[in-house]
Amino acid sequence: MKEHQALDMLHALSQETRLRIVRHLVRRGEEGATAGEIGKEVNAASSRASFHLSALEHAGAVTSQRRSRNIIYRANVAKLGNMMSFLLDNCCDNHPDIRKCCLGAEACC
Amino acid sequence: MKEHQALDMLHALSQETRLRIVRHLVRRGEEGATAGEIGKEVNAASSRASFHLSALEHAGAVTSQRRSRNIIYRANVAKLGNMMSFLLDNCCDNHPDIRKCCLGAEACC
DNA sequence: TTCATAATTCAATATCTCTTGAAATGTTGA
DNA sequence: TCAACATTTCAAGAGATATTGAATTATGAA
Repeated sequence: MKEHQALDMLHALSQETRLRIVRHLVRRGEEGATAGEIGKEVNAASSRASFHLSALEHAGAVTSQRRSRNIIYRANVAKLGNMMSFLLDNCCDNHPDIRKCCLGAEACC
Repeated sequence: MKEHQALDMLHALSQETRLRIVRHLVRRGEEGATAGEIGKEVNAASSRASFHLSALEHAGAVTSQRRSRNIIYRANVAKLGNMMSFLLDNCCDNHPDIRKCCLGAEACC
């Protein structure tokens, strides 16, 4: 993952509504969620949800697929993993104390 | 770590100059770096470096300590680890594929 | 004290971001 | 085709952010 991709992803996740959307979608797993459901979940008007979903998709954090009238959004776990990996390796230089934080809650600094 | 703290940290890291500052400081370790050195390293005028260092410090990503004429900045690895942990646990719901990305380059999706 | 150095603060500007509600688009079922 | 629904796009305004250079503050050395 290139720096600018990681920056786009970080920027996408650094907004309350968008972070909550991603959290919801990761929890939904393969099933995903429709734009409407997501909007209700994060308390956003449809245009606002759409705006943020579009930003997340553009950054690569989520994918979309039309199913009949609805559009199903899913978390892009591969890209999310790439971003975590970028942060750990490139930005944090594989610092052992930071890496430890990813091994489990009890191991974290 | 609370959501709003993680958001502040993510926002701080989602900017090219600031991400590069953090990367440089993690690599410098305990020795840290002065504001002037950092500015040169990331190709930023002193006012710009100061502006971004202040943002990073406010978000908790770096610490500062005056030493004579210089101010030494260091990465706050504990807080960086907390942010990684927040992302993994809270935002990514401990998804196994994402967690795998933190175990090492070869293990990543 | 006076000077030079390191860093921050300030002011101005340009740009980007978020939010809202209204309008437009695409899709299905009657 | 038409009506209803799901979603996106658009326009406008408020607010935040990044950049620059000049001015200011803090510190140490002569």
